[in-house]
Amino acid sequence: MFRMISNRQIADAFDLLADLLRLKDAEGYRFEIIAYQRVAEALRELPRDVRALAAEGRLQEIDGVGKAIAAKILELLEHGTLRLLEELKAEVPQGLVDVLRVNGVGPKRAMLFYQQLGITSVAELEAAAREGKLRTLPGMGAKSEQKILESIAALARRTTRARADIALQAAERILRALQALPNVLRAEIAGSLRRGRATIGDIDLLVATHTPAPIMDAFVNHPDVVRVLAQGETKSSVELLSGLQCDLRAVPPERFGTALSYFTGSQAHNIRLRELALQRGLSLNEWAFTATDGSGREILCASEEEVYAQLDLPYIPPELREDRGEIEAAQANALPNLIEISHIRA
DNA sequence: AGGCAGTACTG
DNA sequence: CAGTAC
DNA sequence: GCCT
Repeated sequence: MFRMISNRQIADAFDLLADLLRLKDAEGYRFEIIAYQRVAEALRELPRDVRALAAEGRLQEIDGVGKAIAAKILELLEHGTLRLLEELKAEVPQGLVDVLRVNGVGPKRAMLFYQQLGITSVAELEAAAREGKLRTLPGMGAKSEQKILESIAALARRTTRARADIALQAAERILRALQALPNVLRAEIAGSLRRGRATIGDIDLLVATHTPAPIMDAFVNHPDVVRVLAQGETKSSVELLSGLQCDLRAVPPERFGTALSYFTGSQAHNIRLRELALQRGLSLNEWAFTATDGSGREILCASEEEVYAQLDLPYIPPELREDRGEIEAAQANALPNLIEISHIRA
């Protein structure tokens, strides 16, 4: 019989597998990494016990689970471990997985730090940065070193995801300030916060404007901002008082619909929309639909309704955009009616 | 067998 | 440009 | 790695 092992534990194993592969050779295992991460996410959302599914021989019905991953799940259920995982752990120190969580440190740098300085933990990374050792490495300088120190501090400030209600308050404060600026035609919350998720990792904001520069300026200078992570013409990123990261993108108003759709996600939902677009001879990104026939012809959408209309779909509310059947439901014109506060009476 | 997204910011 | 993040 |  199978061991006591939860869906979550299996998901964690696949995430670990993905991270270790990333450290070993991110490019070489690019698609395997994505595959493992997809399955990890699917397992966390799975409403059923994987063991029951496995007992029925139906593992491959899980999204993203094929023959190889099904075998790995069975291996986990039977032995509690994965041979592949153990082998990788022997090659790559597990502590490096935490180092990957530091902003600005990806697999290349994590391995560089490990091989050149023997760093295998965030604590060691912090010590090395304080001692000015990182700047001696190729491609690193005093500034990168400082950034890493700040990222480690930020990591300590927010270990868990934020509750949506807390994040919403923080988001609305910024949003109001943006809306009050001249030349801001629209400003909206995007991301998981807009999708109504219970917890969120960061705040995504979107503005429509023809003059992004002064808006980005105002954004990074908002009183709630404690640190500017990045600032560009169309995209800036800050850390707020709450420790939350907040990203702002600026797009011209005639492209606001595609942008809002894109940045609202979820990623899985976006992938499905892109597929539908491709079937219609169009590629879809945050800026527009673009004809794939080489003409470069663009179809601009100022509203999300236009985006869905272009794909012959009824409008799908953000709360449903998780690729959990909403596309099919929309195609069948059978979207569930969401319950709104106004629908509830005492 | 071939696709799997593509763009923006930093140093 | 490489590396990173979304 | 999985999917079409």
